[in-house]
Amino acid sequence: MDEAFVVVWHDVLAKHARTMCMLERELGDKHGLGASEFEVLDRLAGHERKLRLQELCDEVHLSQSALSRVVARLEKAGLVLRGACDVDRRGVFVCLTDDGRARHAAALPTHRAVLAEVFADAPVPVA
Amino acid sequence: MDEAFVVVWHDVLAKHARTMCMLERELGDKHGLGASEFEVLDRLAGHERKLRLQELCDEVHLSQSALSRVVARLEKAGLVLRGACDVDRRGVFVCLTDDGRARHAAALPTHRAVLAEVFADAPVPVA
DNA sequence: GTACATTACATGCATCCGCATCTAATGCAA
DNA sequence: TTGCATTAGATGCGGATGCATGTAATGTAC
Repeated sequence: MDEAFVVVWHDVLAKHARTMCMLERELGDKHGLGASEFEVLDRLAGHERKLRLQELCDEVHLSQSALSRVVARLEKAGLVLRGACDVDRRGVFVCLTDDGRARHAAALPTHRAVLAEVFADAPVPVA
Repeated sequence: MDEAFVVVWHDVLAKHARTMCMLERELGDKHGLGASEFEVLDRLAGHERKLRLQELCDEVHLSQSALSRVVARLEKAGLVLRGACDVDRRGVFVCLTDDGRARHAAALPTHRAVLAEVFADAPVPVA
């Protein structure tokens, strides 16, 4: 049915806009992080080992160029470190600094609180 | 449960990114429209009467300034008309031109096809 | 080895966005 | 009426994004 997709899409659109807006504001005001920046920190915190930029690219919904810049910002802020890759000198490893890990830990509750607020009454959609 | 929200959010994020990317590309290549532009046309096509800019703002997930510019672009492209509002001279009415209605009609199948592809295997989420 | 295609990441560029602000019109109170 | 707050929409500005491209490293064919 054509219309069903449209309804689902509108719902995704609405939830995305609402959540993004809140995340940007809350994370920005309280922790000086953008939504993309937090997302990258969050993925890095989820893995113990260093990640190649390309691996991050698969997990985060950003273009390769956008990710490159987000990581550059995070590095300038002292939250991540970029390191050369031994086996492939084109590659770049990224890992959290202690500051980065701390900042992520501090921002996590804020992030989760926003999700909880938006999705509290949400019907479980996922596959 | 904390983690459930996160999973839902990741799903929303993924679907949004995927759909947006495809919409932007397909609508752009085939009809010279951005996703925001199509969305505005779509809302206008859904109503018979003229719409106040503010009414559009409630339906579209854009800031007021972004909407103002989208409408400006659409007007420059000859797809909509801006008209003064009699009862409140601050207000602005927007309506589709014939070209705008035609362009929307042409782009609709493309739009729906993208949604169908992305949400084809989606479980019915809505409440 | 040389030459060419490909990959990983960085960067120039144009575009679009949201925030803050501006202008003009309206409403409301004294 | 005057004066002030509010509202509708437009716009300046800074920032983030994606696309196309650049650079350097790698792989492959010969």
